[in-house]
Amino acid sequence: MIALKTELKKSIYRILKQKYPIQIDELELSYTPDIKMGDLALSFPFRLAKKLKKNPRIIAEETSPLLSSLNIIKRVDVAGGGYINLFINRKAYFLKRLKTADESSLSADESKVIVEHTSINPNKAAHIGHLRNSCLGDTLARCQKYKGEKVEIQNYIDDTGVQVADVVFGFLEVEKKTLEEIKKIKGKFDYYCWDLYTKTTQFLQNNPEAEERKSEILKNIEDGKHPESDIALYISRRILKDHLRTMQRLGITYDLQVCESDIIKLKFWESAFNLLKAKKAAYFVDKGKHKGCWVMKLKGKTDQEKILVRSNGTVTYVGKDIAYQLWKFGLLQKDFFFIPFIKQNNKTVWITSSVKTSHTVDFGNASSVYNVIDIRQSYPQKVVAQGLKSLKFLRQAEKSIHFSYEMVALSSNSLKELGYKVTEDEKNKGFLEVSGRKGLGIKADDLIDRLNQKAFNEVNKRNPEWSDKKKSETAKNIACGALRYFMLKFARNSLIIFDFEDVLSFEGETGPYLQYTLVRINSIFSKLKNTKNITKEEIISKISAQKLSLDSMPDEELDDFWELVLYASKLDEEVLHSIDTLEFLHLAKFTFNLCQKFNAYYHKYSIIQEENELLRNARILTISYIYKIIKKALDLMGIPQPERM
RNA sequence: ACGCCUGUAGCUCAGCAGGAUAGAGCGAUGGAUUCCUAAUCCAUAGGUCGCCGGUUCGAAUCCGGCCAGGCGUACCA
Repeated sequence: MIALKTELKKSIYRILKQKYPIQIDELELSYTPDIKMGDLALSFPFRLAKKLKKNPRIIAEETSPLLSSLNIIKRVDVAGGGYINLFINRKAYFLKRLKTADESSLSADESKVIVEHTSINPNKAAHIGHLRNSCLGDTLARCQKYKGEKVEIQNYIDDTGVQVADVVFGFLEVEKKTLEEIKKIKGKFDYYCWDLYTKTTQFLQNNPEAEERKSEILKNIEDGKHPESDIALYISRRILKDHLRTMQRLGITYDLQVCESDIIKLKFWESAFNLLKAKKAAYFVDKGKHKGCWVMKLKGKTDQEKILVRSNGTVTYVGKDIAYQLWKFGLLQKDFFFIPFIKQNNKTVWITSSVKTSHTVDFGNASSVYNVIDIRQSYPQKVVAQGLKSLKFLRQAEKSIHFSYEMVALSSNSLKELGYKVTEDEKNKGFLEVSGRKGLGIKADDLIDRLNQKAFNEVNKRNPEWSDKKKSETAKNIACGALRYFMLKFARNSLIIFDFEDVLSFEGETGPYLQYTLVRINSIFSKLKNTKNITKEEIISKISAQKLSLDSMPDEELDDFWELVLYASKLDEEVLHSIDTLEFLHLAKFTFNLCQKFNAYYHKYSIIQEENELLRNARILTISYIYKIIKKALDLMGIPQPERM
């Protein structure tokens, strides 16, 4: 629809500009509230009314006859106080859409887009909050690829941070384990560390004197040569693999893992620091509360100083992030080395290295960077962009996009189910934020397991004759679809109050509803194959678009058919809108609405039973078009598509 | 204190690049299965769009003020 709209706008502008004082961007082409009123609506008469001091309705009546010559427009109506409604030539448009359904009408704007998402501290298992991040990031990446962008997905590993140090401390000082003993731990290591992390946090609260030892560990880890850094490396790598495994259960994969330890070892910060010092963007403080620190001033704020280098000489997260951000844009004049880390879907996932390797791969050098990070980090993310701005990398600062989203909190029901004892204060709030430190949260793998189990039961109810393998594969697809749709259906500014009942629902506005719609279409095609012995592809090519006849359709069906097709043709527009606003609920809700419209159509119009061949063929072409669009939309959201369920 | 965000149906949320009659899911009530998978569909009930003012031909949408809630303003990330 995007292509048609731009084409129409140009033509309308060409017609109008000779007689009326109007700009092309004043020509808004929107949709009518009801398809009976027309397909596309023009509201420019309202704008012209002011300039010409004339009644908008009169302007509409005057201009509408001029538009009757428009290509693919069948009829032009004046409606309401001054709208001009356009009726598209249904057959011509549908034939065009059938032919081009596999192509996207969008085009790339960037040389490369980097999407950084997931970025979980490698010291514990992933939880539902992290899932929101990864689902949003992965969907953004998929949509950008569909748009035509070259996309690189990075996962940032803070393997030298405080959180890892906590767990190293826990192993060494609470559990008194050696590296060899840690390596012998069997089972899910991320789960083991989840519990250890909570235990350690408590220990440190009860033994504040131990903080000194923890700081020592942190320094040893940062230093990178001490044996304790080997422990940190082992822990963070092993947990990273657990995280990647969890995400792969949802079809989420990566191109590159970027390690903070390598940023330190390769002295990225020094390079960034030199740049900042040279441009006087960072300066040394010799008195006051920030004495001994290197700081950056925040523009627009009074006296706001953000510390980049602490008085003890260590670099803050923000400092390292500025260096990382510069590298993402290819502005650092330094590069990582890379080694293969694991394989995902037969594709190599790379990891950074500080040691020279023979691999020649090309990462970074993006023209646009999305950092998917929760909303609480808005401030440091602003500082990062400000850092680029201070260095006069204005375009890159503009293209440093913080894709922020609200948190996932736990409903009081969920808390009860987890057996968490709420305090009075927490009770009044009604919900509670997930906290890795407190060990409060729903682990991603536990949730996926639970979804799998529930989906398995449902599949088993409907298809008891299937093999267990088939049942469980289908169940996994349904579970994944349910979870991914759930994570996308909320606006990113909306705090998700997580409740098991909501996420475990497979009816109504859910992923399985969308999957089920596709399954029904599949079923029609397989029935057609059984009765007529022709495959989906054969059917479609046999009833080639040229043979399409809408003449046999009664008026009511023609309207229903058209409403469905017109709505489906908005996919590209919805994808673009989702990317522009970073709100993927637009895509989600569009797909859901399309499925609703299809399900209503499905109920009303039979295909296999229909004896009028022309009518049947028209319906087959209709559903095959809808099928393609729904499939594409689900792909963009990472929702799997089982053949049957 | 300052900054950002939120307030729409009983509940969970869309709509907020101003546009025609404010929508969906869940829940409630009633109905549809000899017929392509009922994980579905149809119908009914349910609204001072937090409050007050302004801009406009037109405001849930933009602006100002107020009320209520969340988050942020660390030598944490």
